[in-house]
Amino acid sequence: MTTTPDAVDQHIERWLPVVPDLDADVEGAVTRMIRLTRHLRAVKERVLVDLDLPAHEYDTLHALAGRGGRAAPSDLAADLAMAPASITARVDTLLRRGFVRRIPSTVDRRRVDVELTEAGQAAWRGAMEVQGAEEHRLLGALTVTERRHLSDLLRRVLLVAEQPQSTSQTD
Amino acid sequence: MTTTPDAVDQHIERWLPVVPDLDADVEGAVTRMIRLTRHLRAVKERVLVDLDLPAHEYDTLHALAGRGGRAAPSDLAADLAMAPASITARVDTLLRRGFVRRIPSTVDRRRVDVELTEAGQAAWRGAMEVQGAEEHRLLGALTVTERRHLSDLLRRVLLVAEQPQSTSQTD
DNA sequence: CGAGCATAGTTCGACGCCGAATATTTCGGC
DNA sequence: GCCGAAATATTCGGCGTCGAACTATGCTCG
Repeated sequence: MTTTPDAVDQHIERWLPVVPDLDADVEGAVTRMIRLTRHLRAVKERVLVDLDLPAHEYDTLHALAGRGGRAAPSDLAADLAMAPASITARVDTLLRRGFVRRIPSTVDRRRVDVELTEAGQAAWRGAMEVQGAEEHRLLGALTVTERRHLSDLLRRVLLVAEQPQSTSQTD
Repeated sequence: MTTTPDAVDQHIERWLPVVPDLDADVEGAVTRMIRLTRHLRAVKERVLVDLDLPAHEYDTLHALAGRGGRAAPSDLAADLAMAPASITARVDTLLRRGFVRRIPSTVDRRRVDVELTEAGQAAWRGAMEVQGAEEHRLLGALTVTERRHLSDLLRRVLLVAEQPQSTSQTD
């Protein structure tokens, strides 16, 4: 075995005696995905500290930018896979920092659109640039063709997850 | 080939005009890992509802079982990637349900080991059996060799993440 | 010894999130 | 037109988590 073992290999080795019927590849792939997402999350938060921008605030700005800088709270809740009630607090804090503004809709007075301000867009773009650096550093372990291969394998797995087999609207 | 697009393909297509310099494979792999872990988490919670066992309680029992049914709170905190302060509350709730017991160490009176009870082990094993079903369902989209390939690719990526941060250029 | 530091677990205050309930507005059938 | 149902955002109460401070115990070394 020319490949050096990682922490997950030890993890599986430690669990095998407890759970004999354990597929090393399934458990390994799943556990590694979990750890990688956790690592990326942690690094992102650590980077954003320097910009004085909590991760959840950045995520909100990011979702807002993805909607063209203007969206309804319920849309943001859907994009962020969060309860609509949680959006109110997030928008409130962004409002205090001058990153967004609330714009009551004139056509449907139930709606109150959230709009990105200049300062908000600047803060988002600044954090955006350093955001993908860690992702590229990690994926730099693979060649271009390997990255494509990895992405393709994951797509096929995700397609199974997206099938309405098990009725999940938040995936 | 004729791979059907998934939600992440749409996601990338939607973001490309906003962020021109976007590597589809890097972003695709990362986003798919994030969505898959979120999906697995959601399914697990939905399954555990029937067993009247919140996910965080199951996680605690799981970590405890992985240590042979007995561990120190600080060990659990490390395994669960949580603050040691949070373990106290978790153990408290498990204590009320009779799933664990606290055993003050006699050799080092600062330590208070947490031990799995019979009921706790039963609850864990019961949830354990249905736990990996969804993982196997998703990974069933790939062949055995493809799963091994996926796991190997992820191992190489995770090895970079585990390395102590050394300023390396990312091609 | 014993003074100072390290370690283990807990307590406390604050924060973010969620589900349920609420207020306001819009839509649809009669 | 009018009243009930649906939709949208918000408020409220509770829960889980964290960082910091605290208590108790062990350890180091002069």
